[in-house]
Amino acid sequence: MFKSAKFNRISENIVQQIRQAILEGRLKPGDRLPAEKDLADDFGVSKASLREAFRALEALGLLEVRQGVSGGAFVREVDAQKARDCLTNYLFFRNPSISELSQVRCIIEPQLCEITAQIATNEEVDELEKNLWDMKETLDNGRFSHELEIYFHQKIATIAGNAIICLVMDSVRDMLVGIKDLIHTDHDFSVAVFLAHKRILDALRMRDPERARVEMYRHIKEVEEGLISYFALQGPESFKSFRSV
Amino acid sequence: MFKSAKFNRISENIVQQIRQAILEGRLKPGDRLPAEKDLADDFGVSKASLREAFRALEALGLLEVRQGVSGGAFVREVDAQKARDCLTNYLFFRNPSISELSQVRCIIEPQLCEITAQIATNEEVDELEKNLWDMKETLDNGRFSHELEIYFHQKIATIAGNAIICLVMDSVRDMLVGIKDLIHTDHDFSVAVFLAHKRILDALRMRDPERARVEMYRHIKEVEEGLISYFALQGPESFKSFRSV
DNA sequence: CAATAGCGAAATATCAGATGTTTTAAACTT
DNA sequence: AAGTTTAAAACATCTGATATTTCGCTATTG
Repeated sequence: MFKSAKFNRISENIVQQIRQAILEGRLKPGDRLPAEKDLADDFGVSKASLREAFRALEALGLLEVRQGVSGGAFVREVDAQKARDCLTNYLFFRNPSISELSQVRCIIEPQLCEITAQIATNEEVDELEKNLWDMKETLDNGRFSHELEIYFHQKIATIAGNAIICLVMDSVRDMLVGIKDLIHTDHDFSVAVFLAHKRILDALRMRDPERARVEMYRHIKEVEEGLISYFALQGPESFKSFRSV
Repeated sequence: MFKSAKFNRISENIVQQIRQAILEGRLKPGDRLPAEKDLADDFGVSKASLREAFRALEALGLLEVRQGVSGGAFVREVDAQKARDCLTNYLFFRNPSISELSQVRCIIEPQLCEITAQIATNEEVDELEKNLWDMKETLDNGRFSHELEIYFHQKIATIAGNAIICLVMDSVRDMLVGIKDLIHTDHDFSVAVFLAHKRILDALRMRDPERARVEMYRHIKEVEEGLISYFALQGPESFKSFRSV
């Protein structure tokens, strides 16, 4: 019956109006808003209040304000990075367990891998193969690169071609990396990862969706068990510092 | 080699510092920051700049500023709604097709349904059954309720128990609802949805994960095809107004 | 006595206007 | 022609005054 009376704050009111204009298509990405002074007059508010609204809209990724003679406030598309940051912020407070993160992977990545096996081009498979070789090289040097491991999974998700899923998986990986950075995984673990990737790649090259799905699932479960046992070894106190990553 | 020199803006600098303090655990949800005046002095900036930073942190869901004698700036946990809004903003600009949204569902919901079949309690299944009866009743009255349809899927996701997945599915559903609101689905379509839900529920009650998964997949595919054919009938011009939802 | 109206202090909200900084392009110099 | 200076547009920041909100305390009143 009544409309929300929450937004007594002027800047919030302005944020809502501009956001609404964008969502209704009256403002489009690239559009430039009137100059600070003029817009403040239009809204009937001071520059300070308008600028507070601008900062909020910038934080949301809807606006970009540039200084200089050709500057001003420009409408922006919210980019994936912004959405990902926001998701990561949220996940930080939820402080998800290894199991919860791993469950997300188990639900999504095997299906993704199945799709990838169906649609990947030869060039894309070659790229994955190169990644595998790179990993083997660092392994032979007694090292292990998280970046290479991440790239493998990221690439498979990218090939599957669903941007929404990619975004979610990126955020989940952000969290897992935060955990992995605290753990010393040993050489055996690294070799297991390499071999699992190898089996997944084999299935992809054979264009065997079912096997690709199963191998990916096994890989994720194996990593989960590995991480959990490492954590058990190193004791729960390492969990505390997890938050500080 | 160099650190990002992007943040010449004072408010952005403050945002980063406070955000960092939260992420490192030096500031916790519920903590109250010093009064505006004092904090501005600490940072060596004016109140105006500090307030701009506050507005950005509020937009991110990390801070809540209240007026009044017991007011001030309080650290907050980023809540699911905030993350969801952000995701929805992002999806708005990506303007995903029915196929892309449906693909997300196909990847996630069948797995979810499989898990639910394994762990649902009798009470939870009863709740789903009640939802089904409610839907039947509205159907018999010649109507159809999107809310009831959504509830069914939401409940299954909730039972599966992964908050991250729930959040993503909520956002995807937001988008799909925006599309459905523009479409007049006929009675046959509604009946098909009802029957599909019935089959899914049967599988859940039988605790048959495999069948639950398959039935959910079929249901999503059926709805996707329905929506696409409706869109084809009503012409692409309805797509334009989609953005204004 | 209990409900309530009023008051005052603390804290944020808003405003107005002065001053600083950045950016661009045109004018100017070599 | 190439580089340099300069002027103006637009945002960035600061300052200090004033308004509004909130809450505890007190006084009033039925």
